[in-house]
Amino acid sequence: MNRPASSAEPVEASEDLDAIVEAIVFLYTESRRVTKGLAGRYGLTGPQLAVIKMLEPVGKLSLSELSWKIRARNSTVTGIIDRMEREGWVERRRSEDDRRVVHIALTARGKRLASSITIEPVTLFRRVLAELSERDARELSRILTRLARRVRELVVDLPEEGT
Amino acid sequence: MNRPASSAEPVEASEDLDAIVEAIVFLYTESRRVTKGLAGRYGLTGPQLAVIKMLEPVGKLSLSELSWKIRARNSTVTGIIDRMEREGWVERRRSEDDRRVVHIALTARGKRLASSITIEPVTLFRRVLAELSERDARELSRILTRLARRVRELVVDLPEEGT
DNA sequence: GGGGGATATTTCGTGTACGAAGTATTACGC
DNA sequence: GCGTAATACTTCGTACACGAAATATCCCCC
Repeated sequence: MNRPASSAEPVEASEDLDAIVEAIVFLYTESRRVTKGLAGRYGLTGPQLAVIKMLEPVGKLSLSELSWKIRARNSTVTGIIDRMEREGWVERRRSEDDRRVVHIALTARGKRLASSITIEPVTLFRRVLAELSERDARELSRILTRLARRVRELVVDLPEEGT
Repeated sequence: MNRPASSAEPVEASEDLDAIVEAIVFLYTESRRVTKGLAGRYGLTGPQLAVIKMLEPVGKLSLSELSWKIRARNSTVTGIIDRMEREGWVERRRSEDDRRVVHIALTARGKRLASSITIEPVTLFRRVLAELSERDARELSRILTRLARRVRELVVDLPEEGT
């Protein structure tokens, strides 16, 4: 019941597949855990740290831009910004150009906090990646990018698979 | 503090690193999204589908075993089981051997549901992986496993980095 | 064999995370 | 210009997800 549906050659490197899935899950969840711990030192949560680091270089972003950058939905980010505004790290400003848009900007307190945080949220992850040999980095990038593209293709025509 | 520990050559293949991070995030989140959509067809959430698929082959598991398998904390799984019990898919049974332990088992209704679900939660992911050439699968497995091990090492002595 | 520590689970409080529905504003078609 | 669609954001309800504290039970050792 595990035979591959589409590829002709038999894939018996099943341990490889398991290892890949496990490694990806591990890398992702572990990087989130580390980010959370890091953020905690500054009284922040993981997403809140991400928001601050996104805002620091550019000054302000619309809520939608922020949502896109941290890969969350508007309704999620609304809540995150609510809590950050409550703590006085950011403030909302209605855009003059388009009154539907809300700009999120760091307050003075938020800026001080941002500049006191030296580590990027993804540091650990990237540090480890940077240790890869150039060849391995290239290989990994090539294969993962191909995988992602393939997933994207498959997801478009979602497998309508009734029972 | 960013100098690579093991590789001598400077890593300027920064686009590769970006691509890798992005691909991993994409693959992980997309696989969750697909799982969620799949589970939704059966009136389940992603984690609930995972629980049902874990229970199906073995009959019952303690809450802790379940937590370990789906990589969540006990307090999280308690909630998931609460909701699944409310819907009549699983039931709790106090262990006879050790009265601290709670066994989670599929009900008749849960078993019917489980057997009607043909797709594994990770199917899409694995299908794409299975399309890799054997060489690429081996390479990917090798590199990711090394990355994961390295992250594990680094996380142990967490970077005590005051301000 | 009784007390203290370890273990399994639950409860509680907080913070994401999402989709659906609602509100306000802008853009478009004619 | 006016109605309608599109866009930006918020609100609401539900479901994770986690850590800390509480509870129940077991284990060990004196």
